[in-house]
This record gives sequence, structure tokens and C-alpha cells, in this order.
Amino acid sequence: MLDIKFIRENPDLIKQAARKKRVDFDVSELLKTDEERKNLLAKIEELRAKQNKVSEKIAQIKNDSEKQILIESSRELKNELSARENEFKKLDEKWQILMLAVPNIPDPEVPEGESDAQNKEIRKWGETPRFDFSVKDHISLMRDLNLLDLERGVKVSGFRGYFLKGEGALLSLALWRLAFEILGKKGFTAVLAPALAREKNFIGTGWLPQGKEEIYKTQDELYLAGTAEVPMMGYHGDEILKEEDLPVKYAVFSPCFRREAGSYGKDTKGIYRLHEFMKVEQIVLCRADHLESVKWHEAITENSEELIQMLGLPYRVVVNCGGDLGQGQVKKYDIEVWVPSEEKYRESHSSSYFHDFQTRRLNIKYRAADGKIRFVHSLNNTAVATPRILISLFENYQQ
RNA sequence: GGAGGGGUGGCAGAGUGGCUGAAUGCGCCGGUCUUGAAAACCGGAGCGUCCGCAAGGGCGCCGUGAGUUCAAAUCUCACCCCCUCCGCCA
Repeated sequence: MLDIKFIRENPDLIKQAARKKRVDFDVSELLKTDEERKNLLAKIEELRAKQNKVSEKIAQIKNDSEKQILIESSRELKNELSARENEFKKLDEKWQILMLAVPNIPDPEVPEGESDAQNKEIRKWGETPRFDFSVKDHISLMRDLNLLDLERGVKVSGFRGYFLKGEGALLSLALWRLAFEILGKKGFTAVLAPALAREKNFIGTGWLPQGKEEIYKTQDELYLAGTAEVPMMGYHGDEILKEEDLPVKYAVFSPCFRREAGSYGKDTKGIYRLHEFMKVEQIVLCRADHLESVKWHEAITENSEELIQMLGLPYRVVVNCGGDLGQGQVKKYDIEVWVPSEEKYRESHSSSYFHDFQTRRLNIKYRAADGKIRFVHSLNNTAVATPRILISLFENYQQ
């Protein structure tokens, strides 16, 4: 969500943002609705002011017949008011829907492009390994060592189901622990978060309403989060933080659930794309300052690079193009690790910042040093996601 | 699953239809006193939004939403959450 005042003053920026993000959004419709809404609200408030004055008089007057006359006139006001209020309710609903669809403004450094194919590499680390034998993929490597059971995974869990066993299971635990270790040293608080969360957390983070197809819904009006970003951002919802407590930094572990609705044919083999996986996520809430956001964006990206470097995996960092950005994201880096069986770098981490797009929806503020209350800025990045990272780990180190 | 109690400002806690945006206490901010502090005393202070250069003013906000009423923190209904007891349970 953006500030309506900002939208009123900068409709062209919104227009450009929608174009760059390849989002279909009509600012002029929002502005028209906003204008109507504002005018109607002014009218309603005027009527209420009158109503309040009359009410006050009624309370004071003793004379019964005079009182009756006032009550009669108040009744008329009431009728007019409720008609206007009904009108307003419809208009406001439309306004809300449009407001939730407004894309955040991408950073000028975000490259033009339709999809991840146009993401731009900004740096590379490590040598891609050369093998003097024919390379196996992670599926056969892990299956041969009895660390992964996809067949029984599907039997039990359905399409994209899996079991990790033995050292495959233990290695996963070790990776989460390593992520907590590295981030703990940098002042991140370790958190185990629920994956089951209320709808408002999904709207707040921008996963809903647009991503409806991607999310599992339970029969109790709760949803399964696709990332710990959802519960962890909701954690401070409706709070006013102290400036001296910023930045707030969390390393959050949670299971992650994704329907993968738009990718039925994609990555159907192995453990790259799953309905259920585990992840340690970095979450940062910082002061409402662009440079502060940029600083932390670089920092959380480097944290993940540090982890990948410790694992000795060749990787590259790309800056995502406009068409590959989420609605709320200002800028995003993906880290892609080398997958020998595909001879490609593939996404393992995703690092983005949002300015106050999420915190405005979630109502997360802080009292700044000047006494003003502002929305904090939010950022997040993967620390490590399993089992996906295992693909590179097994394939790059095969002998 | 059953029975009961409750959600009010940073916190505690009054308030059962108009004089209540809300008593009181604690905490917070400013001042007096003091070498300095504490105590005491005096004063101040909610959030959002709209109009306005400003001073100021309008509207909304007592868990959420709907309703009754000329008028709702206060009455009615639904929902959410918390607490106590019983049952079940990793």
C-alpha cells in the first residue's frame, strides 16, 4: 500500500511503475474514485457535524414541544446521513480494492524486462567445477545414498512429495543451524514462527489478494504461509516501536507451503520446486529512510553470500528486472547457485526491500527522534532454504 | 467438547444512554524547590483523517463488524481474542 497523498501527487510515477512491473493498473480510475470518495466524505462529515449540534441541543432543552421539533429535524438528518453513508460504503470498498492493487515504485536501478530471463547478473563468486566423469543429478546421487525418497514421498504426500532420510535429514538440520549461527553473530534474533496465519498477515505482506492461487487455505479461515516473512511481519502488526530498538533483525525458521499453481509443468523432477519446504529467513525492520533500506538490503544479501561461500558453492547475484518484481518490492536481488546437472545457476535466495509498502498495510510504526510517528521500512531475504540448497551441495561435491 | 468471567489511553483501573475523548493512580514531558538528585508541589500530554499559511476548527476512534435510538464506551446481535473450572490431549 502506498500513501494516497503520494499517489495523488505522483500519478505518473505510479503509471511508470505499473508499466515497468508489467502490471495492469489504471491510476486514473483510482484518482477518480478517490476524488468522489473524498467529496462524499466531506459531505457526510458536514451532516454529522450538524447532527451532533442538534443532539447537543436536545440534551439541554427542557421544554417538551421544542424538544420534539428538534428530534424531528434530527430524524431527517439521520435519514439523509444513512443514505449518504450507504453510498460511501460502496465507494470505499471500490477504493480499498484499487488501493490494494497499486504497485510500489521500483528503484531506478531496476532493469527493464518481462521475466527472470532479463534479470541482470551483477557479480559472480567461485569456480564452477569440472568433472572428468559423467555428472549425476541430485536425484540419483541422493537416492543412491538412501538420503531421499521421492516415490514414497509421492505415495504419502502426492505430487512433489518427498522424504529426506539419514544424513539427508541431518544435513538439513545442520544447514538451518549454520544459518542461525551466522546471523546470530550479526545480532539477528532466532525465531521459530508459525506457518498457519490469518488472512490479514497475507494482505499485509502483499501475498494477498493477488497471490490467491499460490496459497493453501484451511477450513478455519487460516492460511499456510509460503514464507516466514508472513508471520514475522505480522508479529509487530499494529505496534509502535521505539526508534532506539531499530533495526529489528530476525532469523526466522518455518515450514513453507506453496501451491505452485502457475507452474504445473515446471521443475517436476527432484527437490527444486516443492509444495512444502523449510527455510530460515532474514527479516529486517529499519528506520524510514531510503538509504537505510539500501544499506540493509546489501547487508542481508551479503549475509546469505557468506553462508553460500562457507558451503563453497559457486553462485551469482542478479538484480531482478521490473517484470520479475513483486507488487510491493522496490528492488530485488536473487542469488543463484550453480547446478552442474543443468549447467545453470538456479535461484536459491531472494532478497528484497519494500520501503513502507508492507508496514503501511500492517500498521507497524515507530516514534522517531523528532517525536513524529512513521511507518518502519521492511526487508527480507532467504538465509537458507532446504531442501533446495541440497541440490547444489550434492551435485557440486560429487566424486 | 462443556460451564462461567472479561476485552476502555504506555500500564493499572472507573465509567450502564446525552453534562464522557473518557475519573483516578502509576508512568511520561516541562517547571518550582535543591549544589545535584529523590520527595513534594504546579502545569502539560492520545491516535487517525479532513479544511486552514497559521491560530484554530470539523469528523472518526473505548476488541471487530452490524443494528436499535434524535443521541451509544454504555442497549441488541454476530465474530475475534484473553482468563478460570471440567473433559480430552503431544
